[in-house]
Amino acid sequence: MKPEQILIQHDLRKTQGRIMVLQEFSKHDKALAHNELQHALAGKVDRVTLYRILDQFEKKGVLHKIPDDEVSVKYALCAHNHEIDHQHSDDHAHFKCNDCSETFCIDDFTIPNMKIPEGFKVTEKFLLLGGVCKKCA
Amino acid sequence: MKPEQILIQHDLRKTQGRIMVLQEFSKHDKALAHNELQHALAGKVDRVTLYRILDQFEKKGVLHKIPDDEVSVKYALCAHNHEIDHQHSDDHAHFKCNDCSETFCIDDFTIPNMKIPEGFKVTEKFLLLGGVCKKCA
DNA sequence: TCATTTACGCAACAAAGTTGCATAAATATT
DNA sequence: AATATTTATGCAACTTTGTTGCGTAAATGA
Repeated sequence: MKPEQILIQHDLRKTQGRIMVLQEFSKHDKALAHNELQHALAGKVDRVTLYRILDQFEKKGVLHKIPDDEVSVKYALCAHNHEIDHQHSDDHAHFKCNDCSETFCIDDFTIPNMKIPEGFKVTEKFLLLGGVCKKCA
Repeated sequence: MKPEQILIQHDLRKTQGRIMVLQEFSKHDKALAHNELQHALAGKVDRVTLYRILDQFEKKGVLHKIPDDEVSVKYALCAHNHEIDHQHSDDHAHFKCNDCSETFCIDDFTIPNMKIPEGFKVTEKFLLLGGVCKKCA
C-alpha cells in the first residue's frame, strides 16, 4: 500500500517526514529501530520529529512495537538459584503488568515448541505477556 | 539460597556490592531494572559498578535478561498495511538474528493460547525468538 | 602477611529519550 | 484562491541511560 493511502486511512496528515518514514519501512521488510531510521533519514527528518512520528504511527496502528533484547532490560534470578529448583529452564514466559509495570517470571509455564519458517535457527525464546496482574486487577 | 552460596557456586568473588544486589532480588521476587536497583542501592553501590555486576551475573548464569517493552524497541509495519492482508493480527512472533541483529516479523505464525496462572489477565503477547537467520546461516 | 588478581568508584563521554516553544506546513473555511 | 485554523516540524536545552579508562581498594592464594 502506498504511503499516502496509509496516512489517509489512519487519519493522519500527509507530510514529507511521515511519507519518508513509511518509504523506509516499505523498502526493507524488517523491523527498524529509531536510530536506523535516523541514519537513513539524516538531514531530512529531525530526530525529535522522528520520535513523534513513530509515536503517532503506533498510536494509530500503522506500526507496532517489538521489544528488543539488547538494551533496557530487566533482570530476574535464574530458576536454579531458588530453594526449589523448577527444572532449570529459562524458556519460561514473563508477565508485565501495564498498571504497576512490574515484571514476573511465570515459572510454571514452558514456551511450547513451534514450527519456524525455513532457514531460521532458534536458540533463544522470549515470551513477554502484557496485561493486568493480581494486585492491580 | 543465600547470596554467598550463589556467588561461590557461580565462581564469583563475594563482594559487598554483589551481595547487596542479590539481597535486593531475593526480597522482591520480581524482575528488576537497572534503575530500580540503582535507587534501592543508592549511595551503596556505584552506578557503573552495578552495570558490571549485572553483566557478570548474566554471563555466569545468576540472572537472566528479560526484554522490556517500553524503551529501546523496534518498529514494524502492521500486517494490514501490506498489500495482502494476513488476517490482521499482531499476535505474531518476531525473530531477531544474533549475527546481523535484524528483526523480522514471522507472519505465518500465531502465538498459541496458553494457560496463565490465576489472577493474571493477558492483553498483549510478545514472542521474540533469537537465533540465526537465513542470510547469516 | 604479602603478592596477585579482580572488583570498585570516579570522571568523562556518548547515546537515547523528553519537553517547551516559535515557525512552518497541511487542512478547513469562506 | 486567499485566509484562518489546526497540527506537525525543527531547534535548543535538558535528563536519563549506557560506555570506557584508569587509579585505588578489596578479595583470594601463596
